[in-house]
Amino acid sequence: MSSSRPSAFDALMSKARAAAKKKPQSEASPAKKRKTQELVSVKEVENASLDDAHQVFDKKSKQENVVKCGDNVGTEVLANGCKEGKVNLSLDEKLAVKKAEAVSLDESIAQLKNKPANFDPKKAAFWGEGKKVPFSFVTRVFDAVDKESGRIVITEIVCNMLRTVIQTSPDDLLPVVYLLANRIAPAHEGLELGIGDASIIKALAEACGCNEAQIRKQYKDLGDLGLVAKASRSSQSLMRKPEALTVTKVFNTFQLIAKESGKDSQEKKKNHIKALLVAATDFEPLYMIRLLQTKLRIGLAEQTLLAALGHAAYYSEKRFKPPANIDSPSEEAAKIVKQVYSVLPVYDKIIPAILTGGVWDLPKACCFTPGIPIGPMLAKPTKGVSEILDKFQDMEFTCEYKYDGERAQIHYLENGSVEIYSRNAERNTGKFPDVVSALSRLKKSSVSSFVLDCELVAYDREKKKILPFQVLSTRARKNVMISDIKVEVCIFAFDILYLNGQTLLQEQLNVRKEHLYKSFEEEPCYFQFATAMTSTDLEEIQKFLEDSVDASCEGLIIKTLSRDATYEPSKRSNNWLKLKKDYMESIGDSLDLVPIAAFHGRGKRTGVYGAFLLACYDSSSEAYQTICKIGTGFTEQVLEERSTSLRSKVIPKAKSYYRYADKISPDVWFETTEVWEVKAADLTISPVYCAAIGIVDSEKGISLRFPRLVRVREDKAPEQASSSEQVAEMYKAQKHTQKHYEDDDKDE
DNA sequence: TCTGACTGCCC
DNA sequence: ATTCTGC
DNA sequence: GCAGAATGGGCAGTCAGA
Repeated sequence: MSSSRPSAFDALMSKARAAAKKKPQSEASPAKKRKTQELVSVKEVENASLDDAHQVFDKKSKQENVVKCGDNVGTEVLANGCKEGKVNLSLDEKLAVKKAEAVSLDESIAQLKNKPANFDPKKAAFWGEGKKVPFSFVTRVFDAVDKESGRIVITEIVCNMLRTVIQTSPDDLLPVVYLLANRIAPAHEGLELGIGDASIIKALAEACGCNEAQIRKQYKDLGDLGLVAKASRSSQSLMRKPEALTVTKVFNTFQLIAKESGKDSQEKKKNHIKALLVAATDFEPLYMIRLLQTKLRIGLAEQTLLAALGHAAYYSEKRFKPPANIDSPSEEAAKIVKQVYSVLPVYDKIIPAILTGGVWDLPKACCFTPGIPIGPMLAKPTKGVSEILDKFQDMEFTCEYKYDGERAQIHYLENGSVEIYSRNAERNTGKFPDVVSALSRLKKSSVSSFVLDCELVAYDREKKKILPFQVLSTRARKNVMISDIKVEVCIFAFDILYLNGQTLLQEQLNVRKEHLYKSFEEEPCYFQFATAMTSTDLEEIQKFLEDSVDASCEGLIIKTLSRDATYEPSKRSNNWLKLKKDYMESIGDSLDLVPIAAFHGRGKRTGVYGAFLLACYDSSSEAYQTICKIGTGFTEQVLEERSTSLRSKVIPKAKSYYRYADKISPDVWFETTEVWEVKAADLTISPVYCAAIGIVDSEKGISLRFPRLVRVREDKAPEQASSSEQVAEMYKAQKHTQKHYEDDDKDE
């Protein structure tokens, strides 16, 4: 190999050498090889849990089994098992049942990998027609999806799976879709599992008869609680299993878990999980746990599911014909389902509509409904005004202030009822009774119904000043009474999606804005239209950006006005761009900080550190003060390099001159060796970090909002990191903070 | 009755 | 929220 | 460029246990 090879090649080689070196030390492999690595670990787990009898069957006899028994036998046995709570089979017989089942399941999953055009949903069902869909079917599909990396193939597998359900057990389609979507109810219904890692670890520990420390250790090693569940289960693998889990059983149990509340509710939730775990086999524990964590991480999420649902609906349709002059009916169907979901994100309505009326009429059956939230339109980040002019060349566009508050979609119905939804479609009506009561006063009398898109911003009405987001977030959230409200808000309206019974979604923004302006009365401190300006002049826009920051805003949102300017629900489309100062290179708050500790990575970061604890340096006390954690901005290569480098700097416990709160307990502590440049949007007073403690606040330190890595400062030593004084100055220099201080001075 | 751990949801 | 990555 | 999956600070609400 000559030295004239491209440097990328050298990088690859050194990476390969590093990986090869690590293996014997049983270090985890690079994050990049996640899929492969996971396969290995799953396989190992599986092998470990195989009982001897299981292995008696070789592959050949498995296949014979399929051919001889066919689906019917397997299903009948399974069905019997379901009906009779007690199964009076000998151990051998039970193993045989298990075998037949597994074999047909394997065959079923193999069928799903056919191209949709060559797929026969009847051949893939290994359970009886009209019977409950086994949970194992779903988890095996998850496994099949996990092994694929291409979205197209994943969509095909899920599509075929859904067709199988539609063909065989259409009543189960809804719960199947809910599991695939990893949801338990529409977002606006506010149903929560109330289960996190801690509860799951407890349940796992009890279910496998070990202590929580052991589970936590495995979690660190495997990087996934689901894999821990899969591994742990083996300790009970010889115990008699209750009847096989079904999709509805699992889904209903999830809902039960969500509905438990009050005294001993944690205990009850835990028991539900344990009961499911005891009945789980094969891939079921793995994915059951991941579902409970709401982290499927198999490369399948909402958008892919919706596409697959569209495809499946198209292929399952014998009764209805697609519209003429359509290139690809399946892609068209996917588009329809996505569009419909963005406007009515309620599977409980969409699934029955697909089953009864097919996809082509779906937009008629499921359209925007006042009172039900639609996906808010999102904006894409841009790095500067020139990028905006570039993207919007020859387009009419307008610039608006980006307010630092809470996105709100306000529905006002004909009957006067009001609902307020968050950016994520959560119902927030009970949090903003003040907003609700103000609406009828703010709308003009000609207005009988509307859906308003706006930002609710904390507001000091005495001083007529916008307050920071951190103040807004202290508002009470549930069943708030107007008389108890301590933080007032001002509504900054910027769009209207529905007015007097008419949808405005398909109108261009300039039309919608006209409707907005003529439908509401501005009332300072209560309801204002977002400050806007239309210009194509770079310097004018730059100035407007400065103005927005001076006005305590985050920056600008730039929107097309008259062309490509319809409201695109849920889309981070190119029609809306956001421009924040900290996006721009060499602008915005940037600090040089020292990694002093780290946390083990999870998922695709298994084997490297997932996040680091950063500190600034206080020279007067010669102490390193924690300021934030950081976990984004790393390329895989940089994360690998930093992890390797810092792994050799691990110390048994924190240095005496590290200042940190006990609440933070990293997995490892480091010597101070490196300096990293970190960018942030804001500096905030923190309840847990210690930076500049005693300067701005006597007890609290300072932290960073939206921290991310910019680069490693090879040229700096830890003592040259940003100082506490610098941090404090940066905090004080912030617009809203500054004003706060001026006001304080006046008061005193 | 208070507190701390945990969770979900804002950004 | 921000950022990175495979397709 | 999409879609997905890593990860951030910090708040209120809930519940278990002191």
